[in-house]
Amino acid sequence: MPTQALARQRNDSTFPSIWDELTWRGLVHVSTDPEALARALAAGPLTAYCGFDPTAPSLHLGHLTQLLVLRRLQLAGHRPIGLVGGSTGLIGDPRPSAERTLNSRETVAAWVERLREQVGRFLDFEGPSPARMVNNLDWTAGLSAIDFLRDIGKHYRVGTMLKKDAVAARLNSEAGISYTEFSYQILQGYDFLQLYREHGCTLQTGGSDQWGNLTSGIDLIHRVEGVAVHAIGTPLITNSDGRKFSKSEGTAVWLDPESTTPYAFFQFWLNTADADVIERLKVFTFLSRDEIDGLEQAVQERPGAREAQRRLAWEVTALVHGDEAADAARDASAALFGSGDLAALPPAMLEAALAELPSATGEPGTSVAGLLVATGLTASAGESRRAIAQGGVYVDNERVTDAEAVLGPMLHDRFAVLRRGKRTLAAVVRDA
RNA sequence: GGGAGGGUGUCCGAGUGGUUAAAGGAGACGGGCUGUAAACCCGUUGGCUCUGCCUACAGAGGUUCGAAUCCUCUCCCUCCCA
Repeated sequence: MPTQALARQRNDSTFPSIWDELTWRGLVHVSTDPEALARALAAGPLTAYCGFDPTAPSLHLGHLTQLLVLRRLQLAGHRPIGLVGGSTGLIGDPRPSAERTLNSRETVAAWVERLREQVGRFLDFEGPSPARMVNNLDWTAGLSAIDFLRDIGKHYRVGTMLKKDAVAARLNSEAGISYTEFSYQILQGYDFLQLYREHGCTLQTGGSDQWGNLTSGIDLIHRVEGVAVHAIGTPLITNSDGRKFSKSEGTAVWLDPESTTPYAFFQFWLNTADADVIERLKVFTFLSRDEIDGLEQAVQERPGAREAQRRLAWEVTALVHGDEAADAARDASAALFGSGDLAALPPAMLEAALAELPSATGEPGTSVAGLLVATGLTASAGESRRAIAQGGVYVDNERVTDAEAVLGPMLHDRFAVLRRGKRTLAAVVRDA
């Protein structure tokens, strides 16, 4: 539970306002009337919410941006509400590409619990502006179809709904769109209305791809309550090379340590491109403008040293997994990449480093190809064979050249370090 | 309800009876160069007990020496009409 990180976080006091800081950090891509919003933020504590739908058992990096926006608002004295989409998760936000497969109610309910716990870790539930967690199932579960159509549906114009990006894209594609997903924006709009009524919530944040859903609530509140509320859309984070940010080796980077180990998480950030690292520091860390400026200079003067990447990796890992996990990941990274001679590492350090990696059991004589599969470094025996043939497999930093190779003597008689490519590592541990 | 078109590997997309495990592209992975970057160059990319075998072109069945390609039924999608 990374409470150290929470306690340490603060906004940069050199900014005249939270609005200025959010802007500087590049977190505002679109918003409702910027002047009115800046004024509202400056006028006193307001309540802001962001929703997280249970589409998987864990949040991923895309969600982290949102969590940090809420946290920054909280640090500025505003009250954050984290919403988990117990009901919206049952419906599915339309993606531009294709219809979602519905998950069972039990699955969604289980994911809701996990997300609720994850979201809770990034906000402070005590202090002067305590956070709050809500589940939209609480106010939609009892809503009848008739009430829904009469009380909410009547405020929606189909013409407007059709113009929403994801909907329009789907209508123009072969996939089409179901009535279920088409209705999603109404549910999200109703959430905002509900939170406005219950908690006086007047600001919703979300990714810019959510803009249509954000304005859905704004319009509804305006119609029903006659009040102008606000929204901030954060930019879609992309890599300078056009590759998808938040994907490592083709799969999402998760906040759950069971899905993405702290070590893998640390490595992901450490490998950030020079061209992206400053932007990432602004969005994903609480470092001050001064500190980030300093790191920017370091990148220009000594890019090879990768100071900014190291700092970024530690900060974000500490934020998500705690200081100890960040230290362990950093030390493991240094130990395993630092020296070519693994046998020279003190056994305790080697053991600690290997504990961060995916592992399998083996002993001298165990097939290397089999171990690659067992550790998850390759997906099949055939892939192992190809990887070895291509010279992409190493045991204890020695390249393996024979597809039939077996494990030799182990480090300290207990360990072996398996490597795929330049930087994907796994541990082999002898069964005690 | 009626009619037309369509469902191919991670994704996009060619292929309308026989060198098709399936063109091409993207993505991903590996090698080289580097800084555990980026860019660039080269290679790989269904599985296995791997000079062979198995499984695959929505699902099931059929025709044929032989099918992703032809036929039947089922499921799903798109468009037009109602």
